[in-house]
Amino acid sequence: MGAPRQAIPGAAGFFARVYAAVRSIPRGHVATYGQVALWLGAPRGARAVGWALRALRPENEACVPWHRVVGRGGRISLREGAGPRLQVRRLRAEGVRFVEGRVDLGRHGVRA
DNA sequence: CCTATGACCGTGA
DNA sequence: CTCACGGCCATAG
Repeated sequence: MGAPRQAIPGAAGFFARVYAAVRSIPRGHVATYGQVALWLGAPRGARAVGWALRALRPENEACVPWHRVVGRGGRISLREGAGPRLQVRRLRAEGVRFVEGRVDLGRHGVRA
């Protein structure tokens, strides 16, 4: 395991493709990890997408709207630290509506 | 090439 | 509905 040495916006290969896909998510909208994986041509690579986002550092998180990526059903996948609350706060700031603690995908989910 | 880890997902109990 | 299991993928040693 272990965190990637350098996950940068200009990263090569998979990470870069994940970041590019996440940047394409419009403001006020969200996509699921599985959906992002699908865009990359890896229908089963949702977990790898999570890995790429986890690798984001404070320096580069600014150029990647990671908060627009949620788990299946609109659930927040972050579990520890200030992450979960920060993600919710940022989404609500973009006008994203939460229902029963989950993002209303019918209203804010990006369409395949 | 091996195993271990994780911001996942689908399925079945 | 929730929970546990197994499978997937990329990356680190």
